[in-house]
Amino acid sequence: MRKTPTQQRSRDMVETLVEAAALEIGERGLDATTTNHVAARAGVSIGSLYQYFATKDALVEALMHRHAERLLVAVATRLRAQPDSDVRAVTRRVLKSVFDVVAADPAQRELIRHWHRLRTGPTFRALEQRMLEHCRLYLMRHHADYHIVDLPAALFVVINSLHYTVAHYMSLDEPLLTQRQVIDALADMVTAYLRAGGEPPRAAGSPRRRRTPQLRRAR
Amino acid sequence: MRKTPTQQRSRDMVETLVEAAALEIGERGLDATTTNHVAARAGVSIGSLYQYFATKDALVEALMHRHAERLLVAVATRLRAQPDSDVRAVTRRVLKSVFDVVAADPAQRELIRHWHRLRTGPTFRALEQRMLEHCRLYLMRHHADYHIVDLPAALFVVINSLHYTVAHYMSLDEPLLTQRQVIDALADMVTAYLRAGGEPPRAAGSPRRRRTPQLRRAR
Amino acid sequence: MRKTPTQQRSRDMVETLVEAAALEIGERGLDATTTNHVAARAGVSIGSLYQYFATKDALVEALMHRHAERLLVAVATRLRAQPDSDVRAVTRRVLKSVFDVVAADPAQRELIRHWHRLRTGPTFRALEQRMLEHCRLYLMRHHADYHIVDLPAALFVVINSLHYTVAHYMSLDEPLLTQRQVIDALADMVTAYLRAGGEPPRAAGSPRRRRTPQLRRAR
Amino acid sequence: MRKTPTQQRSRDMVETLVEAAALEIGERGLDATTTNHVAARAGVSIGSLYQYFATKDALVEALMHRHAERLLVAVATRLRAQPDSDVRAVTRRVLKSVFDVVAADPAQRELIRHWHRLRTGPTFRALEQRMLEHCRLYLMRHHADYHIVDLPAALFVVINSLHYTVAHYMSLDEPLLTQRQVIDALADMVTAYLRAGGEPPRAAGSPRRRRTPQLRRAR
DNA sequence: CATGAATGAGAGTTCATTCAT
DNA sequence: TATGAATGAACTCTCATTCAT
Repeated sequence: MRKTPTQQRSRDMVETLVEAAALEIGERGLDATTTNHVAARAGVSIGSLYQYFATKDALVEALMHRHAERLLVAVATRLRAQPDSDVRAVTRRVLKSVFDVVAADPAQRELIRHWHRLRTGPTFRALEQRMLEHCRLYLMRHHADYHIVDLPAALFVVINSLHYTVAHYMSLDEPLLTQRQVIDALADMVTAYLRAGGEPPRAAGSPRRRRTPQLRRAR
Repeated sequence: MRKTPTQQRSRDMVETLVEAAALEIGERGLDATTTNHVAARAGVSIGSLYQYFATKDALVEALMHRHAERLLVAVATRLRAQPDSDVRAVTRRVLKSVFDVVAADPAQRELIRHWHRLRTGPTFRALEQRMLEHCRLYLMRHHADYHIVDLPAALFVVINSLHYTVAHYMSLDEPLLTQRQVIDALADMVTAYLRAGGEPPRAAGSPRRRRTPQLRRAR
Repeated sequence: MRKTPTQQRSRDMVETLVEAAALEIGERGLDATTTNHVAARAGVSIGSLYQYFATKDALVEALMHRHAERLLVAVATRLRAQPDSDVRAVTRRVLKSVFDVVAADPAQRELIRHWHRLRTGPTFRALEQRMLEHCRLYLMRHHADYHIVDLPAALFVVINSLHYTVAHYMSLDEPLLTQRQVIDALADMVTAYLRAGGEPPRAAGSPRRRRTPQLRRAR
Repeated sequence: MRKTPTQQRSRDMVETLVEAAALEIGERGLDATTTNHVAARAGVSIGSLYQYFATKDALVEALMHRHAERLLVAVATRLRAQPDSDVRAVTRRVLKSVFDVVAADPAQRELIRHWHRLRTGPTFRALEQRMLEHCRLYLMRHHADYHIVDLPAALFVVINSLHYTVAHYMSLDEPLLTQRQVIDALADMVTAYLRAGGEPPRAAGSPRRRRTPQLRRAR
């Protein structure tokens, strides 16, 4: 972002442009959307657009930001609400809200399709971090129930599994499964994982396998 | 593909072009790679490229095909070998091979980044199906151990979770986790899920929730 | 045309581009002229050309428009001037002006060579119509002298005969006839036709042949 | 043509290629037809095509030749048959046959659309000449009825008027006139012209205008 | 600050023609 | 002679970005 939107007008401009970008990308797709399209849609000159976003990528990143923010709010809300529910119930609620957020905005489906390509932006990295943090906090609050070995890895795996499976599902044109089936299966998977503590059942005689030492936790 | 490579010369040409595409895409990225780059790299005229691939997309799809084929072989091999190993061991072996296949070829990292965008091709759909089938067969062979409720959903969820989590991990420039950590966590998750049978432990008094009935299996 | 040339600058640009197109087409021929040639000749970037003309065809059509407009003005002027002259004199004057207009601009020769191909454009259709109307008005003013049976057909035949015979003559590299000879012959033909009223002399006993009834005029 | 088709096989090849060209051009249009299309249609390699036609233009010219030959035959036949009929009847018969010949073959419509562009070929010039000659002979046979001043010019004008008016009419997608109307009007025009002898009625006191002297004929 | 006309490198693709087999 | 794989110059058109007004 070229200038910090300290003034109200600037913030409005940025808002308008991002919204226009969302609409255009939702309708045309990411690649087919041009900066000129966005400016026109926002009722603003292309020059003005570049006053606030140095490149097209910066604009897209701002949109990503908005998307991630919404996801975050939705997820955090569900994680905080009813803290006594079990993982499955919570997971299902979280997933439902993710589905809802994405489904509500065609631009988000499109962004998710390009997630890997776009995830390099620093803005995005920060948000990914926050998502991680939220989940970590939730699990910490329930440390009695879930004793996760290697928490960072577990969170990484869980979050990405949820995120991309939902993403992939949403990008299908003719899904063979219902949304409900996917949510159930994912929730079951996560629940089973966390319940088991990310720990293999001790098979008799099988020696505990070595984890990457620096992050390994003493038992 | 414009010409069916029945003759040896044709097959060589196709091979050369796909390989050149892999190299260019691996180095420049998918969008920055042009058909002219590929032709030049292959030491072939641009006209020749278009004799075998009607569009740039067709060329990319051929590359996807190669990538998918390699993944498939790697996965199928690991699923068949040592059929007596437990899920965790198998999963870890499978994941390791996926990591290896992808890591061996920078183009594949790039392709995976664009997976959602590219997954529309018919060629790709077929391979996705075959991957599903392989996993299904494996689970069927071990039906004694794993009684999965709603097998299609479980497979969808597991395959995508593995695939995209690995994909995401590989696309990270400065991963905070080691490959080993990710593999372990994923393997644990899958194992726990399958062991649990995709079924919640009967919490006392908690009524069994309804699944999408048409696809539910009696235990 | 992409932008309506409301402002002076725009109108200049359009003018410059059409003129450049005329020069290039006149020199290189229609097919050998590229949009880049035209832009270069106009001293303008190719991007600018495409801001005003969506396709090469649109540019050519604009040139056609200019050509047709000039023809129209030339013809209309001659038809109005000296309204008392006889058909031959008028026809000769009209033809002379057509020859002059076309000869003054090599691009027009080239356009005429491609007349059939180009005549589909809506712009062109409109102008064809106006030319017809001008001639019709002239004949209406002299209805005492010329009682044309089936006026639409007569106009169609006369206009096309004049237009294409001139066109063909102009496209000859080594004409065997002089311009004067062609003008005289055409003028004679048209005069004789209109004088005769587009009506066969009653040969004794020969029954009047049936015309397409709906368009026939009572004498 | 690269080789004189002395041998039967060569002549067959040429014939096949020209026919294939006619079919392709009729279906795709002249510009969209490629030499490769033609070769494929003829069931012959592209190399063979170039054995017989040095360039694409040469092939098109051969097709033009065929077209002109057919026109010529049709016209000549009608001019010879019933030599006692009057001009109008003959003209109408000739025109009808031209319409029929063109309508029978979509490629011919397409060729006519590009007549001006193509008419440079020497082959074509010769045939145009022969057409002229046929008409000249017809008129000579009826010199008693038609005393044409400046016969070459008259023939040029008549032939081109007929040819291109028909051509233009045939290239219309939604003609406003019927074929019958056009034929009638053209026949009337030609008849009136020839009857009048290409000579203006002596208006009292109007001095005979000077024709280009070298080609003028004494009456 | 806002504007939007202007830019131009470069994309994907075509097709008449050649020439080694 | 016949083949058809190979060629590559050249085409139309796009769009992120700039900068004079």
